[in-house]
Amino acid sequence: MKRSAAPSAPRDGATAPTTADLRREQLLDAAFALVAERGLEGLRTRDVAARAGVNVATLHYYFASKEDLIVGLVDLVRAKFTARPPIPAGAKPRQELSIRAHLDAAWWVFTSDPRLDSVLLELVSRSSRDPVAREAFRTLHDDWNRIVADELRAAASAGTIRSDLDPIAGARVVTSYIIGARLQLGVNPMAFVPSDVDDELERLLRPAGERQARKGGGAPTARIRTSKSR
Amino acid sequence: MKRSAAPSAPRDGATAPTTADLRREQLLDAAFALVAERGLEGLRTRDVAARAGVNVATLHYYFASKEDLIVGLVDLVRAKFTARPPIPAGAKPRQELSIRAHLDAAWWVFTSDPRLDSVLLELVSRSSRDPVAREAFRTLHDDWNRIVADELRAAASAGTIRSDLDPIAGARVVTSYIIGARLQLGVNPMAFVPSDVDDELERLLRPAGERQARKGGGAPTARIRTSKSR
DNA sequence: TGGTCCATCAACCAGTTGATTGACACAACC
DNA sequence: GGTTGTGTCAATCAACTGGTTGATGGACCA
Repeated sequence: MKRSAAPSAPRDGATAPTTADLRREQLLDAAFALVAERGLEGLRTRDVAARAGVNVATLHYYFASKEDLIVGLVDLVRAKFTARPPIPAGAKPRQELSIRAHLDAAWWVFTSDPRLDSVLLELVSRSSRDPVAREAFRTLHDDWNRIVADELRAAASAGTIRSDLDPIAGARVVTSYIIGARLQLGVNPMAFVPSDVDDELERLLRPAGERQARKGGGAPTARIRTSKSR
Repeated sequence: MKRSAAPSAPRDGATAPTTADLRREQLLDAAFALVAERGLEGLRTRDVAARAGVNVATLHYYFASKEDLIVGLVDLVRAKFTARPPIPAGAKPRQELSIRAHLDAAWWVFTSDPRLDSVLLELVSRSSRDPVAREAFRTLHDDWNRIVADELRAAASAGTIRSDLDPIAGARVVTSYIIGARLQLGVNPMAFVPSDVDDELERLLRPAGERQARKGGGAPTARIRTSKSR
């Protein structure tokens, strides 16, 4: 007999978590760990249930199907990704270049849970086939880019970064850089030191006046690219 | 009975392709198409064989195991990724800013086969568990970054980009940007227009003299931006 | 003409997979 | 005390999965 709809989805209010909420969380945590270890390719409902310490049937009591479990996982990953490091008590905010703080925070997220890299990639990869995941990551990217664009705007008007910058396009450069850097580091953790490359990006963003003088300083050739791309 | 070792791996010389080579290629093409459609998660040896028009046993005649097939796929994908657009007969090379040409070429690769995005991502994602794939992508990234670094060096000494740039770190910014941009576009093809963001990156790289004067500066500003993103 | 590979297939196998079922313990409620 | 709803499990199922086997036909060679 088909059971009733999935029991209470995670409640967002401040109410105390029910047994069901805890069990759901356990199952999702188990799924997260297993995807990190074996990928979605190797994800088995039995293993998830076993790691959570329950029977397969119990898993199906909380998640109608494996598909449904993965949807839950997308939400978990999104939450992990948008988490930000706790601000130490006496820390003074780094106003100078908030983009740098943003990068630091991003690296913190991935350092705080080394599994996030691969699970996130796994789900993003899946999103080309899974509309639910795609939509989730679409809004995630949109929101993220909006935030970075705002930070760029603020920094530009504060004079900490160059003013001839399109915040929207600049944000895409920054977010794409973060994603690509994580991916490269995933393949080879020793490929480079994030902060070194962050320095470089920061230098690119810095206002002209604060940049190192050009080598040899010959007559600045005012060469201007006029061609459209392609 | 265990069959002899896998028949002739793809020959690299100029010799005419044998039947075996062709069959191998057919099978890999089929696998590529299927991974694009269903991901590694949904890859079945039977389906690969069927799409290639042969029996499962024939697949196993060429590839010892599914694992082995995927290893072959990694090579195929690497070949597709490193392919570059044919240079039109009368085209004059764009010397001015070779990085822009590099970006154009990168976009061309992904436009020429829309499936590459997702298959590449799928395999990179897998590489956190698969040493063979990891090694392949590691060298791929290394080589790629080396090339971009060289291009940056050349452009810097030609004066087409700023000279206060660390080519190594700069290359990581560029390659990471490309990877991240592809990933974001994979989730949402309408997220942005690559060339718009390329413009922005190009502007960041341009020598100081050619950049728009800072706000209030009286000098004639050579602003070349033509399109607003979004 | 007979032998030897190469390439291919239909049929098969053992183990796995997602999902279901019916039963049961427990607590809350009436 | 009886009823009802929640949470859990052992056992089971049908479909699938990667991989194997023995046979078969054709090309090449002696």
